[in-house]
Amino acid sequence: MSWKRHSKRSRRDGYHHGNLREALIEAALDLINTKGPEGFTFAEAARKAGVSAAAPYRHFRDRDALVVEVARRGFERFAGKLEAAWNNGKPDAMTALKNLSLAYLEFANKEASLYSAMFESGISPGADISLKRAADAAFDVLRTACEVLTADIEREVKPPPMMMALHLWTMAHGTASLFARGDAARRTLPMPPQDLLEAELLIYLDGLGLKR
Amino acid sequence: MSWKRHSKRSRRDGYHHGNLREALIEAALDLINTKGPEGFTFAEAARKAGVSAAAPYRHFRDRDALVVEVARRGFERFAGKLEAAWNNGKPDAMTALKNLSLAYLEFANKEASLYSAMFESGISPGADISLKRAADAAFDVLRTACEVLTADIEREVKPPPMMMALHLWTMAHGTASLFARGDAARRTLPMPPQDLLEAELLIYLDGLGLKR
DNA sequence: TGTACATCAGTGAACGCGCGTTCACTGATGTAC
DNA sequence: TGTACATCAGTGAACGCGCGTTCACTGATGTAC
Repeated sequence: MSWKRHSKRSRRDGYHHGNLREALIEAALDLINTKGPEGFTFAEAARKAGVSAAAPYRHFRDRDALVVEVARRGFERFAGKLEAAWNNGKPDAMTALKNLSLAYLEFANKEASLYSAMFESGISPGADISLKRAADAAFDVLRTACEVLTADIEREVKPPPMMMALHLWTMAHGTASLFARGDAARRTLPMPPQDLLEAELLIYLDGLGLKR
Repeated sequence: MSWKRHSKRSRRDGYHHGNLREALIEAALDLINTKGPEGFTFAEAARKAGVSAAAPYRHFRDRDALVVEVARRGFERFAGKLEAAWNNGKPDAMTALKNLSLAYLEFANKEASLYSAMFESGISPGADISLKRAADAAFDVLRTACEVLTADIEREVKPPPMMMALHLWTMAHGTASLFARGDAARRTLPMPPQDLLEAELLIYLDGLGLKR
């Protein structure tokens, strides 16, 4: 804070914020956490970043553009978490898939503001090309997992990995948004949502004929 | 409109609206359809009902109370639709369950404003006792269906109907809110959402060992 | 049937508020020579 | 290294707006006698 400026690169307090764009995204996350993705305002994000209400317009066309950016980063982060949980199908595909589904729920719960910006902010997924790309990347983790899981199945009876991935997505998203969300709208449940989803997954995979 | 007043009961235009409570609920539905459950305002609902901004306070404590009432009615209507589709398990439990799941998607799509008031309005399901009762009644249709479906299974291997109902709920809600919603946030899908859900359901039931 | 009165369900004006957005501006920073 | 200048990233005041809510009020309706 009180360092002398050794480097021209270092941005400091003062007239120029230095990293307002990032600060606005941070603020938006905080506010979405508190008020939901529809409740937060551009002005409040600016206030939270310690800047006038007009300043955000230097970095985002409008309020929506900020939400889209948050959602985009959400999907990137999400894809990363899912990828890490899947861990290239190690130690075995079945275990890895279970880890993947747990990671899904954990993300929805721990990163509730990101998750709601991604899925409940009212923004259209196709509205922004880079948003769509990030969302697709996250889904691809699921699809890849399904391809690996069904790799050994003979062609005639192999379930389409795409369909399978969509099924897993509905289960995970359904579980997450009904029972594992981070806010007051969460429904109560007689068991941990992780257990509910895991059981569902196993039954479903049984139904596909995948031996455990 | 221009009838003479034959009956003291008949409410007409004029100073007293006659059925403002209903009109506000109607207006709320309309507005939720357009702007989502978080976007509609008390004042606009009043305007739409042709009444001053202060009038709604005679009928609802505040904006939230109106949303809760809309959600409550939504659940009642939802329960009715599900019940009708289930049709006491006729002609057979399997077909009836399929009908039930289709009815779920149809409701989410056709009655999108009700559905979003019920599940995406940010109101806590436990906040209002009559809201909770209505929501439970809808879920009970699902649970009853699962009880019937598993009635013949021996005690030792019978899946808990409650768990099964929760699984169905996550599938249906996941499918509905990702792919079958009535607004712009709907994801595109390479097949009709009904088909996706039906396939998922069949695989899941297979996994439970329920013969088709 | 008529009348007096109580209650109900509206009005409309007013309050304080925060929002999104535009605008001319200015201090800070980067760069060409 | 110094200087002149262009550009960048803020400011703060102003705009018009709609919101939720309160308040004293009043017209319409219902009812007791």
